[in-house]
Amino acid sequence: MVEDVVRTLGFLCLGSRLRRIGERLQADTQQVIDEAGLGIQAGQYPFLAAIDRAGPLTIGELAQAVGITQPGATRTIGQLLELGFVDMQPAPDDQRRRLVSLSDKGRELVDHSKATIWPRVAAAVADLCGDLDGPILEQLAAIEDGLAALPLLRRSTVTGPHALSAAQ
Amino acid sequence: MVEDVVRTLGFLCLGSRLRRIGERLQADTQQVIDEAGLGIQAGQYPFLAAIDRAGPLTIGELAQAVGITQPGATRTIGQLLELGFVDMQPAPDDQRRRLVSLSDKGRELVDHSKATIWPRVAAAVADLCGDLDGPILEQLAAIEDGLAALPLLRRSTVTGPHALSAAQ
DNA sequence: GCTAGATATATAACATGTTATATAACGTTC
DNA sequence: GAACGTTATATAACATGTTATATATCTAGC
Repeated sequence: MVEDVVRTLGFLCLGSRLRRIGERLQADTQQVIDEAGLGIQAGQYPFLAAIDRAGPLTIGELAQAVGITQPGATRTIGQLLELGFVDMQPAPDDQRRRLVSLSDKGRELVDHSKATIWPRVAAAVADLCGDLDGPILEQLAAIEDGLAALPLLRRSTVTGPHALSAAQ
Repeated sequence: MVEDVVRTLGFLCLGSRLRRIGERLQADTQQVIDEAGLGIQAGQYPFLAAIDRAGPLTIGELAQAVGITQPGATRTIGQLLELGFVDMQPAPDDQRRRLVSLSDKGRELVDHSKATIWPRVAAAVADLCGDLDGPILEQLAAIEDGLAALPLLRRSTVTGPHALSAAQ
């Protein structure tokens, strides 16, 4: 059996580890969605949820709401357009901006998801996290806030001389 | 200010959220590595660490050690070969398998990193996680083990009839 | 000994994040 | 009013994960 070094190395590999767990959770969530035959990607749901909650949003606002860069949001909204779940029109007061809203089909999908899949996924993940020794969601919020407040580069608690000179 | 729906939706978007935090942590780690001028990607370090700890490993073993699929490991090892940090030769007893080992240059990088960058990154991340209300590393281990033991699809604590029929 | 199934890796194609850059539109200043 | 800086989005290119498939090698069974 091969040692899981990402797990073993703990804080050193926390970034890789969080991504890994995130991908597995997204893959598992995708299975639940596929079983329901909804024809949507797990990563697309947060966009629909954002519009559902806030009404029509611009590409930039959607990028912020979901926490990715603007080109990433542009691509995913393009996919949702092709799938017919959203509509897009230029903002009346500023033609640079485009407003993305739910189409009838998207509205239907969101209403259905809120009634069925979303509670199912949320409950399954809550079950997975049920025995954890701490409030994982708050802890993740603290990590995100902590990174925003003070990036790693500015955190250094290593005592002694810093070997910042370049290797070889 | 736009609402962060991934944060707001909690367990429903945990997968996206973990990926997001993981990417940010990797990006921050990359900044620390770049400042040290080491010419390596944060995602490549676990491969070197695995070989450092266990000696020469096959592609398949490296994929397992780092927790990604075999084609992903093949690609990253290819990059480390080009950078000159690893060597590769066919296993003497089975020509299907290739054994990846640290080159002299790779050995030098790992020894240097263990003395400088790795403690620095680990300390910075430990600092970031210092005020958390629970042992995050153990919690992540519990999540990974929980997912492996029982995928989301088989977790369902929602009471009442399951709306598994396909939407529209 | 030969064949078929299994195993290990490489490659292709795809998905989804990123950074860099181009283009269009807006607003402020002169 | 024109020009320049800023803002918003689209597109290109890249990075890195995935699944699917191809190729090479090994082993067990007949």
